[in-house]
Amino acid sequence: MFSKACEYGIRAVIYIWSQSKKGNKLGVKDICKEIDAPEYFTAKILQALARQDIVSSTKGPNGGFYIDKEQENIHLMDLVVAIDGDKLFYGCGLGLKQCSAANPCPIHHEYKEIREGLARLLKTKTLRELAEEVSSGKATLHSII
Amino acid sequence: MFSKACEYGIRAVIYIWSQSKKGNKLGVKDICKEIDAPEYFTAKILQALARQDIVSSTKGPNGGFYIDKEQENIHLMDLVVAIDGDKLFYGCGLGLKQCSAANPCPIHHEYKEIREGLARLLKTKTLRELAEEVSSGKATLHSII
DNA sequence: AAAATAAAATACATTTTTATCTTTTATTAG
DNA sequence: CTAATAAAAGATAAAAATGTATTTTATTTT
Repeated sequence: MFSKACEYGIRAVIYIWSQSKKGNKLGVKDICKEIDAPEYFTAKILQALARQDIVSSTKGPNGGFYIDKEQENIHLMDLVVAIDGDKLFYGCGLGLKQCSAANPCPIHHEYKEIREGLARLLKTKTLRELAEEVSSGKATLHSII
Repeated sequence: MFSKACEYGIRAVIYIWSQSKKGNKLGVKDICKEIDAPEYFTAKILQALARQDIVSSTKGPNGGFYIDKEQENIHLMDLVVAIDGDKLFYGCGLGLKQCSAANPCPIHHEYKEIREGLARLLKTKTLRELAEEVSSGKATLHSII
């Protein structure tokens, strides 16, 4: 469903969120250790997210990634679109260039429901909520090894 | 959501179904022209599907792909799994190796709903039904060019 | 039996995704 | 001001997905 880049990105950002409340910044190495993701690859993703203003970052000692006031009301949807784009949310399930109610593919209507359900989920969930799930121990970002 | 291979595969098989009732076999070239898919690539996919007994084929003059009695009750799910595997239907949305109600990722419950909704759709739809949509003109397998 | 046909198999090429390593730049602590 | 730190940027590489072309095999028609 989501690309690997997106999976790592979501996990990384949720982790940053879950720690950012305490005001501290997080290094890529720490993040990747916690979420069990490849370091250099995840670094690239976070840098791209910083450029798109989904997360913030500073260089130098005590630097790292963190969440800024302006990023407080970001939804999971914004994050997913920033990494994977929005093709998943408007594209045809069977890959037709044009597919609509007027000219539908054989699964158009049912697939549309699924797609919209997913969009609804991602638009409903704020990063804040997801981070809270993790902070409170109700959810996890890595497999128990 | 689905791979390109899967998109082409679904469209190709639905088209074969929609024509197979008339008893005729279809060549790859004809299929690809109709569904607007790359010929050689789609041929590979259909060959793999023939090996997995999702469709039938014969070589030689008047040969081609067709649907056999034993393939009559195949669901869209069987086809998708034959091409893309079943990872989409059991895997974690955030890519965790272990993710369950007991040890959930932050979107486990909601994502599970989406995933199961998709599985339900694919398990409900038979190829026969989908082909009928196309035959009757209610649905299409290619963009109007 | 020979020629024609079409899938099957094989080989190859390109693009995208995933992943790693190195160098540069900005920032801060001492 | 200098050294240390950590992100940013750039280069490279491996793997997977996508796409194309050629050769082989099975079948049928003549």
